[in-house]
Amino acid sequence: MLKYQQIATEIETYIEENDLQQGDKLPVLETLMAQFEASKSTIIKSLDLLEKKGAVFQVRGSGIFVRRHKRKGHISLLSNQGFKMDLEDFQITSEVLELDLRKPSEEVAFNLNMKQDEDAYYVKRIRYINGKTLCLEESFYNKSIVTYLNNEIASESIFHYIKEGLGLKIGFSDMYLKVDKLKEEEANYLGLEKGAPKLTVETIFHLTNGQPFDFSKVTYNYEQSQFFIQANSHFL
Amino acid sequence: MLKYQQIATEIETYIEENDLQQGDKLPVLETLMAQFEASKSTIIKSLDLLEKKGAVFQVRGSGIFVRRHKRKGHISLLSNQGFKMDLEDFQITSEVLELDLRKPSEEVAFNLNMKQDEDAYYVKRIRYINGKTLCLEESFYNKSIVTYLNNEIASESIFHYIKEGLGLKIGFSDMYLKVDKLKEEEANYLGLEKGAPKLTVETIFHLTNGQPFDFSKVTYNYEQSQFFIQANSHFL
DNA sequence: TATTATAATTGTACCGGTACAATTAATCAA
DNA sequence: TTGATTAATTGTACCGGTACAATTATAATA
Repeated sequence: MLKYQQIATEIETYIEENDLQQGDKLPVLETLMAQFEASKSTIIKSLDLLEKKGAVFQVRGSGIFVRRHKRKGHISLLSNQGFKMDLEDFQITSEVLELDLRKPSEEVAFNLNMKQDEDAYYVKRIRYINGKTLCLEESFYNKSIVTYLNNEIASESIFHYIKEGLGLKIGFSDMYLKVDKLKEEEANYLGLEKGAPKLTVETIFHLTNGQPFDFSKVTYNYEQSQFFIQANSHFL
Repeated sequence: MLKYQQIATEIETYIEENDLQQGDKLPVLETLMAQFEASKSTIIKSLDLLEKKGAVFQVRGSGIFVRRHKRKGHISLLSNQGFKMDLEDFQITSEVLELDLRKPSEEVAFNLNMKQDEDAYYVKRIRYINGKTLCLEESFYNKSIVTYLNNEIASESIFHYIKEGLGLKIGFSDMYLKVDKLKEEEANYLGLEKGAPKLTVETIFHLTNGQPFDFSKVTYNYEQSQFFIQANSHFL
């Protein structure tokens, strides 16, 4: 692992182990440089990484402070895949409803930047959180990138397999959110009545080189759905 | 403006003016260094900024590429305040329903990190997008930070006033999303029927020094609400 | 006591440079 | 033509350093 990543991880661990709260001050740069035996720019890089992740914020002339929100039980929309929920990673279980290889529809082909005569894996799953139905998920994977999938993988973590098993590097994703009313079929899967609210999240995942490899539509059970997003200064 | 910010802006402008698309390659680092008469680290800093904003992605050993999504008409959840909508900034109009100074509830005091005997501005607005009701917004501002507000400011952009008028620097925000059914009062404001879906977004805005100054609850009209989020590699 | 000026602290912008890793292009062998 | 090897391209990690800007603490002043 790279030095600056390693340092970032250690700082993060330090924050958690000492249960630091929002606003608590971290050691000054000079100290961190000495402590981790790294140059100023390397420490800065670690801190920038932590700032992007929303773990700290830096105040010029003042110090480096812990950033930590107060509410529990929210799913982080950004720390996707793994459904990291505040501190604890929740145990999400998945029931695979369908898994096959098919030709993509025009919509899917468009989003995955592939031709309609190429193959795509299709996976339909229900995901549970603490035994309750969390969401209904339909995903399409470009087979020329994700070369193989099976039921066992799909019932565990597909992303873990893509990263570790296939050695692919995931780069960035575009997410589209829409609120609407549940259709009958969706309502049945989620155990809700037709017409109840739903949140639909369509996500296109790309490799580090920009290739889209996964297009997924997730329909959330509104009763279980509380989300969390952190935004940084450059947006405001 | 700082050099690296200036360069980032110019690169962004270049992308828009030449209508570059996702995957199009930018000039190599050496060229950018020469073109902007800056050192490598400064160019890197500009590119990092653009990467955070989701405008480009860098592929080691290959080049720097434009990142641009394909769908139009989505509100960016992160580029908050100003409601930047894809390329065009939409003209959002606001109708101020209430504006007064009041003691915060326990919930508000908690989120703004203030005492209940301190003062907070309360603003209730309906916001329209292209003449249609977009959302109902209730905001609380810590008066010791946002020292003054009036109807005129609230009907325009409060954030613009906070930045330009008061000279405050906005740092980061925490957002909490929840999907639910509209209550009668909310439904009336939004011109929808009671029980229809809604998206509620609670946001706590902080200054660069970490102080929370604005707590707002926004209820979106689900018919007008399509959102967009970009996530980067460090999350995945 | 409150206000203002000054100094100390602390992070940021910007520069320069070396070694390296990932990708792509070119070359050669089968 | 295919596949493997090598070389060229291109961005990244890490180091070092100087000048500066924002904040906070201290001292001086009213």
